[in-house]
Amino acid sequence: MVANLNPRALYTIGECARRSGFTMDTLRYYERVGLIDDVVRTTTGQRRFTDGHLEWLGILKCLRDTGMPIEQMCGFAELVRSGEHTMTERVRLLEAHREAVDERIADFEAKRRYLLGKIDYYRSVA
Amino acid sequence: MVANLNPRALYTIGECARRSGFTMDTLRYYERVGLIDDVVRTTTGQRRFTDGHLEWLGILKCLRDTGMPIEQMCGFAELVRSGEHTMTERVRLLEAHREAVDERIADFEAKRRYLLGKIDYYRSVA
DNA sequence: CTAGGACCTGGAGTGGACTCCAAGGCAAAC
DNA sequence: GTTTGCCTTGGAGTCCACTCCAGGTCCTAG
Repeated sequence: MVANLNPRALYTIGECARRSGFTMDTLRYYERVGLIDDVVRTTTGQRRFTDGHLEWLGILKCLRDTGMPIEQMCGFAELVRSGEHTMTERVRLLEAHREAVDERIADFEAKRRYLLGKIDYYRSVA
Repeated sequence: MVANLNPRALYTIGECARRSGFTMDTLRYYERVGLIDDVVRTTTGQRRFTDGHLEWLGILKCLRDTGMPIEQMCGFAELVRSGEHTMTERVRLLEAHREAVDERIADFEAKRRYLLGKIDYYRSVA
């Protein structure tokens, strides 16, 4: 999932953006709203991200791209912050989301069929 | 797709909303931006929708729910307005959209698998 | 040493798609 | 005939998720 994994490496925000697929602005925004934690800073204030962050960003990307709203992602982030004892709760949340994704896929497939029908119809009268 | 089809029937905007799944506000908005045409009015100015509109709204719903932006839907509506000679162009547009939908579905399925992996992982450490 | 690029902050602005509102007209039920 | 509810308009407001900006600092290649 993450290319060139190099433990202990530190990435600038630009590099992290390039590797995660988020923009720098989005990364700063996510940090601000509490979706990204423990970003260390250089003595001059620049952010440094780790491979752990990249892994976490992979999860966020998955959740975001499958339609989870920021607020819910914040809830998940909060669970992760809270420690090991939230594991079952995390599973519950992800399971619920997976179900939502399944429904979404089913809906898309139904709409895809409808679309094919329309296309056939247009072809038949063209 | 449309229940209780009753040719020549006329529906108030409220009834049309109920049957189409759009809100009244959205219907008015769609009319305003040119997504819905030929809405007749009573002498007192109230809109009356037909089964033809409901059918068209079914298409719009499909396109919207599969992620087509309003502007593109307007383009499609324009083709439909322009008459029979735009059939191949309509097919082209819908085909392109179907491909986008296919990609979207594939992406969702990949993310779904990723999610399942995460859930398994969380379960394993819980 | 200096030019150019990467990074910082707080806050304002954007885009898309609605969604709501006030102030009023009209319709159907009782 | 009046109350209750549905409908009208133009325009303003909302929400989400960024995205951009100004004005400044910092880093690095030559």
